[in-house]
Amino acid sequence: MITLKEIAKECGVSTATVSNILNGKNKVSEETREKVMAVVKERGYKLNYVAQGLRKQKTQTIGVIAEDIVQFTTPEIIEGIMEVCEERGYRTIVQNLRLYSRWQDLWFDNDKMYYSVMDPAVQEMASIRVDGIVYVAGHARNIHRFPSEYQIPSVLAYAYSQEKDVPSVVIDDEEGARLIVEHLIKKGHTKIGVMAGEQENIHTKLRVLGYQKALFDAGILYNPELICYAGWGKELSYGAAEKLLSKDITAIFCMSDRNAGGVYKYLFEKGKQAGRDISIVGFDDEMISDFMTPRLTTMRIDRLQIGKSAMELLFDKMEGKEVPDEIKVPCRLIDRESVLKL
Amino acid sequence: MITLKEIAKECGVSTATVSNILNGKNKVSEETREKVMAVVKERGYKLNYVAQGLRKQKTQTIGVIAEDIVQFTTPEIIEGIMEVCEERGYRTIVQNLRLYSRWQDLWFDNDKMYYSVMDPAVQEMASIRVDGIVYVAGHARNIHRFPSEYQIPSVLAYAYSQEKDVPSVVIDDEEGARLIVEHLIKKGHTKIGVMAGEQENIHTKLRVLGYQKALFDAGILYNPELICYAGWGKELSYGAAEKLLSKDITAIFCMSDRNAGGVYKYLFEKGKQAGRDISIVGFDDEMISDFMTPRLTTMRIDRLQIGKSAMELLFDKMEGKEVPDEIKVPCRLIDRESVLKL
DNA sequence: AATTGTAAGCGCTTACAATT
DNA sequence: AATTGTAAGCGCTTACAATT
Repeated sequence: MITLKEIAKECGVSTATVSNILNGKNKVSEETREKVMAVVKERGYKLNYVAQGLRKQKTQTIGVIAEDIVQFTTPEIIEGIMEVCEERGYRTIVQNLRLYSRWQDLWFDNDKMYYSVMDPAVQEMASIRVDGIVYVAGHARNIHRFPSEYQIPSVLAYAYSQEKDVPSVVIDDEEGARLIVEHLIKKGHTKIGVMAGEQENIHTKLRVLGYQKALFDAGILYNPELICYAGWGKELSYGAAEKLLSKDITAIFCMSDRNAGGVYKYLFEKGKQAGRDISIVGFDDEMISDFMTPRLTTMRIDRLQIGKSAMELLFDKMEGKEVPDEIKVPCRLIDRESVLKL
Repeated sequence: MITLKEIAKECGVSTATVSNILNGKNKVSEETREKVMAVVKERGYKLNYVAQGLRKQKTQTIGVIAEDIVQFTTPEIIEGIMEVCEERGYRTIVQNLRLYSRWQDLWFDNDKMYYSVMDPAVQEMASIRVDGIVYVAGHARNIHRFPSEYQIPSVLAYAYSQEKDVPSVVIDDEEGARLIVEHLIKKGHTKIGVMAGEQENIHTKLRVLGYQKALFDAGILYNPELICYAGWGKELSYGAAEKLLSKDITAIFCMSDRNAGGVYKYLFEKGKQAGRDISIVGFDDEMISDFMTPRLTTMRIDRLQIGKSAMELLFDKMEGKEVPDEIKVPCRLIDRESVLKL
């Protein structure tokens, strides 16, 4: 591998001169510049930015720590981060904690497990002196001990921060839920069941709130009996569908598309259809929602935007600007065919 | 950020000694080791592996170049790569070319576009002296000019190599197609239409081959009229469904789950059902296949395994072992409810 | 004044010398 | 022989000096 020193030698100039040229300093004659650039090009030379970062004590690199890149929201969030980084000429280095692959959900309540992979990851980011860190959660949770001891500017993407000084970008769960329930109400529904996620989950709580608000605004009584907690997956909602459907409702607000998938499965087996016999809405706008029959009306989570906003927030923080503690990315209604007008 | 030098100073020993301890060299007294390790721990010191790599001229790092991490196969392939890297104590650095985000499909036939982002990526990998590169394609294609001039051991994941010396890991498209069509035949189907992908695509060609083989093995005449090329997405197959269905067939082999989704949509609108009025199978085992009603029978692409195999292949290559030019990861039939027994 | 070179140093490792 | 330290160098940048 060719080095700057060799380029310098081949051109008969000093390394300082080559370095100045490569870094666009203007104290070099046009003649020398051309000569050097010709050789650089010919030899396909590229600065070793690792060595450069070491020397400059400035890496122009953002560290991305992802809980698990296999989570459906994560790749697009990272893509958003990378897009903004690229615009600004920053490099990106990603650590994949592989939390779910390692331990499924077990690490949620097990700080020892969690920090056994989390701490080394942050330490490594610190040791290579990234300029900032964005932490990408698999789904929204409270992150209560984000290591700030290294004084690296950090932000959270898709997680709620408990740490002063670590701002976060989340989605507007409450407003999203309110909007989609309002949509149902506008279509004439007043008896609306909820297929909810895990009861203790933040998304769940916030979306219940949004649901309640929409009911209140429409003057509809809130009946706690109509809420059914069924985790986030398909199977539990499939199992819970019969009971929920047996209540006196005309629509179900599912807190995830996967939950809606469980309900669809139950309906299918009974020869029934969303959008005809009952109305169903989801949340997430995962690809599955567009492939269900009929296509599922749902709330879009703008994952790319979460990534972009998080990265912009981080840049602001790195530049010492005043930044908000939390940014809420709005959700958007994707109106398809699973809701019946009464 | 604390450095090795500072640790040395604080312990009253030389940097060489600290370095030896941290690298597990045995020429250090137990006493000194304990003293130093205590300080290391207390101060939360971590070796800067970037500096280490620079000095050692050995980075213990694998470069991953992904065409686009948003492609549905990519995150799991990367996860597989990272899993085996972690086992072996290697670090990983990922470049996301964002080819699809930038240009949709336009870059396929535009080498200039392609290499304008590809070349710098490889160069950067080379300049930081990664020990090996795995290139992760968004979907299988021929990669005809993988820059080998840098002499970094490289492998391709999910792409066919045209380059001697750059082996690749692909899926066994032909056998996968043969198996699923055989499955259809075993269920009594003899008149089987094909909703195929892009005509010039390698997957498509190989899967047509597998289809033909299965027919031949069963003594069924191959009728080219029964093949309908409809790209990979949902919309085109939706549009093509009517025509294909109008032919005298009892089953459709769709070359992607998304293609199957298009057919499902058409059937749904006509009040028909897969697995009852006609049999449908897909390919890919994307999450959508499990959410269709009825759930789609399909071929699973083992994406994690592609990543793992690619990485193991690369390690073998790095160790100078003889390696095969190509590894085919088998596909696995996921038998669900979209096929009717005749 | 404009252009170029010298030499030190970023955080490490390692051959070799020095010390016990 | 076992343990420790010295000093050079990986590929760069940059303050400053030297040259034109």
